[in-house]
Amino acid sequence: MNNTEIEIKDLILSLRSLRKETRRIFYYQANKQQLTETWIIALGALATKNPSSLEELANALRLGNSTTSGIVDRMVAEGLVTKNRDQTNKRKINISPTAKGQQKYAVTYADFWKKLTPINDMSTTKLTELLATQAELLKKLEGIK
Amino acid sequence: MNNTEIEIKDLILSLRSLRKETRRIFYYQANKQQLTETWIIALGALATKNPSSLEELANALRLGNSTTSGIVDRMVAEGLVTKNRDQTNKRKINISPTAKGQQKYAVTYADFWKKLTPINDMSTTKLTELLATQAELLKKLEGIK
DNA sequence: CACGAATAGTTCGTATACGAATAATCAATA
DNA sequence: TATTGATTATTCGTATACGAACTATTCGTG
Repeated sequence: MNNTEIEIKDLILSLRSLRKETRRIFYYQANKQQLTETWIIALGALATKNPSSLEELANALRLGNSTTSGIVDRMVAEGLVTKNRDQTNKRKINISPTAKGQQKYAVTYADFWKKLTPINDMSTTKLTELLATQAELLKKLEGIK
Repeated sequence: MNNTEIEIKDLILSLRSLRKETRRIFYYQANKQQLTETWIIALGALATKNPSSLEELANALRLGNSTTSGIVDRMVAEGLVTKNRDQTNKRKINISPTAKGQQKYAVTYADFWKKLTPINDMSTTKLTELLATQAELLKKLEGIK
C-alpha cells in the first residue's frame, strides 16, 4: 500500500466517521419533535422553495429520487407535507409543508443549529477552507466513471 | 439565519454530498465482484486484524454493533467470513475472512483505490490539511451532547 | 461462593439509501 | 396527428444504519 492509498482510505473513513457523528447529534434533537435529520433538512428546503418537485427536493437532500419518494410518503403519512399533481405538467408533483410541518420546523430550527455551534471554536478561515477543499474534492469525485 | 448557521448547514450538506459520491463510485466497482463498499472495508480490516471481534470490526467500519452484526451475518451467508465463539471468552466472537473472502478482496483491492486516484490531482498539502481539519471537527462533534 | 454490575452480541422496528425496472405524461418531428 | 424519445415519479429488492430491549457470559466485591 502506498501513501496515496493510505490517504484515500483515511479520507473515506473520515467521511464515514463524520456522517456517523452528525447523524447521532441530529438523532437526539430530532427525536424530541418526532422528526428525523432528513425530515428537518426537507422542511428547511421547502421553506426556501415552496412548492418543490420531487427532483428538486431530492437534490436539496442530496438523495436519489427513489429514496426521496419514500421519504415524502412517510412525511405525508405524518401530516408534515402535502403532495399534489402539478396541473400544468402532470408528471410533476408539488410538495408543500403543512402548517404542522412549518410549526415543527420553526420550533426545532434554532435548537438544531445551536447544538452544532461548538464547531465555531474552530477558526472561520479553517472552516471556509474545509468547505472549499471539500467542494473541490466533490467535483473530482463527480468526474469519476 | 446568521453566518454561523449557513456555514454549518453547508457543512452538513457537503458531507452528505461526499458520502453520496463515494458510495456511487464504490457501488460500481463492488458490483463487479458482488461485494459492497462496507464488505470491502470489512475485508480490509480483517486483513489487518484477523480475527476481529464484532466490536473491533464495528469500530473499523465506523458503524454501530447492531448494524455490524447484520453485515457479518450476510457476509457469512455469502461465504466471505466465518464467525466463531471465542473459547477464552464466550461472550466474544472471532470473525475471520475465508479463502474466498481473501481472494475477492485481493482481486478488488487495487482497482478500488486506483479508481479514486484522480483525487491526487489535488495537492498533498491540501489533502493532509483536509484530513487534519476533519479530524479536529470530528473531535468537536464527539464532544457534543 | 453469591449476586449485582459490566461486557459482548443479537433481535426488533423503523428510516434511510441505492439502481433497475416500470408507468405516466409531455415534447418533438416526421 | 401519430410515433418516438425524453422527463418525472413510483415500485421493488437489497443493504445499510440506528437505538432500545434483550440474552448470555464474565467480573468484582462482600
